[in-house]
Amino acid sequence: MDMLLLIDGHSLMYRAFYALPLMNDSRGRYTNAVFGFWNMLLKGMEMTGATHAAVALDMHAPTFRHLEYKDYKAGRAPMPEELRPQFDVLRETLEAAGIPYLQLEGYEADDILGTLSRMAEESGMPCRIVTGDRDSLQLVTDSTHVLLTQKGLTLVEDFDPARLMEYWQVTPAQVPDLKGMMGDTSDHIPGIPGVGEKTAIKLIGQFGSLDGLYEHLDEVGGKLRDKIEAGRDSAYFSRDLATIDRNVPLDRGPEDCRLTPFEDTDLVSCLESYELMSLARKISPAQAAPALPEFETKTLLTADEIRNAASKLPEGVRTALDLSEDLTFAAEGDGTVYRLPFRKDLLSEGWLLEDALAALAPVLERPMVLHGAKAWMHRLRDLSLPLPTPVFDTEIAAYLLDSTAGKYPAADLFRKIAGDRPLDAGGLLLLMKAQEEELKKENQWDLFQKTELPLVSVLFDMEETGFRVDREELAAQGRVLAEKISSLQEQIYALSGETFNIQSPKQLGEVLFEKLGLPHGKKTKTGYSTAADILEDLAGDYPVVRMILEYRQASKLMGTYIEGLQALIDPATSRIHTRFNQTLTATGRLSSAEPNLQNIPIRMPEGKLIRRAFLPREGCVLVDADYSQIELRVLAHMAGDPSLTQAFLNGEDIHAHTASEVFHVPMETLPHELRSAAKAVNFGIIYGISDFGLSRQLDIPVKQAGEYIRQYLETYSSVSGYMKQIVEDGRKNGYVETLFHRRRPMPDLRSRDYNRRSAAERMAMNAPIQGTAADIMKIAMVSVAKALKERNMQTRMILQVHDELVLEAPVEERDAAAELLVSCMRDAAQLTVPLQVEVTWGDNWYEAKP
DNA sequence: GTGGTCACG
DNA sequence: ACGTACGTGACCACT
Repeated sequence: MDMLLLIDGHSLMYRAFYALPLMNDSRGRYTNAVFGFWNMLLKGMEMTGATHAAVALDMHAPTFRHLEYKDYKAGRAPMPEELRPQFDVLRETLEAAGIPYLQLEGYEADDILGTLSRMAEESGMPCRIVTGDRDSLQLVTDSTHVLLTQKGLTLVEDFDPARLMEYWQVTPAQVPDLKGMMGDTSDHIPGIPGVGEKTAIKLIGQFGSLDGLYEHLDEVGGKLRDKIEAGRDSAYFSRDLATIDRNVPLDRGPEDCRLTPFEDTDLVSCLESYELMSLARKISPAQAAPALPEFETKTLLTADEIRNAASKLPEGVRTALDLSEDLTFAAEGDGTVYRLPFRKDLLSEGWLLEDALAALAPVLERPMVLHGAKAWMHRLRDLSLPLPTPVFDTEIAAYLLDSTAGKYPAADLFRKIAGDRPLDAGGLLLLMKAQEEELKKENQWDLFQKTELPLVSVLFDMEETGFRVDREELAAQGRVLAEKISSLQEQIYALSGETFNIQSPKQLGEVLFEKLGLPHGKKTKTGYSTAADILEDLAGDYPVVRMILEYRQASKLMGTYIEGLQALIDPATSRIHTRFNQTLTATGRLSSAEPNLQNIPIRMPEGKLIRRAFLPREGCVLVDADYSQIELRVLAHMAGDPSLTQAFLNGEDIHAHTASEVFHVPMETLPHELRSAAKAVNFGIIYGISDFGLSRQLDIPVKQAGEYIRQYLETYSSVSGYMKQIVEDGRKNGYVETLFHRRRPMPDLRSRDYNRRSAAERMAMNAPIQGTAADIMKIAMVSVAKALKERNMQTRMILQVHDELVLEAPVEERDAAAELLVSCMRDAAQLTVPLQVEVTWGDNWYEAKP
């Protein structure tokens, strides 16, 4: 028996898009809507036993057949940038599957569905329409049903005329009239304002149709009647909007839609090219990449059983440990998952998780595969258990494969390769294999193995070591600040004639710009901007503004640094332990939190004093090394710029050099302002320059800033060419990468939205530079840690601040540590320009960085 | 939870 | 005509 399956492509794609989190392949192409669409299509095929199928699409997305431009402005949102390109992907997969898709200029998808279902009706072929759009319910007959998706993607309801009568108490023919009354906000059909679903159903039951309603309007009373009367035009307009055209001139009919078995099509390889592996496997388990191996599961109940199983594992192979559900471990080549039935949090059988982990000691000595190894190391160290040596970290691997995902839950990663199957240590081994292959394919294996993975242990040591902080010094500075804050607060209240919360931008804006009537600059969404650069312009004329700026500075220091840091000092050791996040930034930098030790004040003299509280342990000095101009050096290398390269080889002042060349002024007579301007331009180049941004930084007209940029790019044409190339390659590949193949997906480079695209272009220009600098620093850190260990030194690495490393060295190791830092950092990469490292030391962090 | 502000590279 | 410098984290006010 034939059965025609008709799919409303737009409706399903939209629903899938909003129901599922964004997904993208490793080239940055979005796939979540296509994934959801195919899952629904497959479900529809299964439910109906379809022999024929077709997909209807709108020609343009979104189309405005009936809508005026003002309607579009009024609320019909344009298609999200992440969805639009997925329609091309959808067409590609449908072509590969041999499923016809129909679209026609001037007609919407539901008109095509209406026409095809009429043709099926006429040729006696039963038909099922899959859509989320309730307009389609007007098409149902005994042989044509509508399968309506509800609440996202999960629920599908089968509508025939009887079910429709039960649902809305209408016949299919009455659906447009009903819609004309009630409207549909999601479809921007207005209906009769003030009439909703309930009222519309009552009215249609009473009068049968819109015409019936308006002929007998006298039978309706009260306010409702006024609303209906006023809404007459809208009602008929809405009814026409909701009426599906069933006579579209199509060049194909139901008989042209016979399905080909998917095994005989290119569907599987097409889906695999978009990395929709679980979908490909679902469609053709035999044809898709071979199914993942299964593991035998053995449950271990006692410490003896655990030790026994561990001792029989194959020698020296990578062994995974996982705590997603139960605690499990599995070794490569063993084919078994050992399960310890101890749930995440607490006890069963009178055992604690801690006890179970303790029994695992022999397993921990093996080469370990972990998800988030650093956190595991902290946990095991807290339990005084053997520290594992991670040989693979699936979280780090996932981060390298896509640095923009933000989070990398192990179960989600596993689901992508194995479909719905719970994650255990065996799954972690499979995930590792898949990632290993991918990293090698993408040239990232070296970065992973030689840099990121060893760095995990380096960072663990740094976090554990911590930084000694002088609580009394902080407290003393806090007392001074408290005085200053309360004095400033009093004066500000006096000058503004009222007391208010100075820390509230809203209240502050009202006092300054309304009550006191100061000239205000730009406004934010919520009120007047009181940002420092705005206030700075007013500070010369209004003493109160200067005081507010000082108050802001003092309370920032007090809240974030004095009080914030004090709260995090370990009272037993006087040390503070930051946490480095290795899988967060899109560019490859580390981040530091709780506390953030990468933003301790240094620029303003008042703030810099905080650094007096950062001390080495007894008998040690702080040795501090930073790269000089590493990003500009990276730029000179990557752009292959002869002039910049030569300047660095000559050890010149790079900003002065730039100023001299760009502004055609000899070095000897270079005014300081020109050097400052050139410095800002250099920063701008690294950030992905815009005239607006530069003008704001330098407080000059946009035009002049644009002129600076033009002159710079003319002077350094290889930089100009490099930037163009980066953006072009990024657009082509869907990602940009660093010298060491760290990758940042950049799908927005293909956006049609100017602002989004421009932002993406700036990120594309910046990411390889910032990221390469981060790569180099990470390489240096691994090398420093190795050198310290080899030399058996007591010096400890305690902090990284992007281009700076802080070591705590016993006094007698000071010079050796300094030399080691310089050589490791300098030699971390061989560029066409030398890497310059500056080392200093001191008895606190303030003294160490003059 | 979000937005504004400000600390760092 | 439009709105923008790149990358972070913490604190506060306010919803």
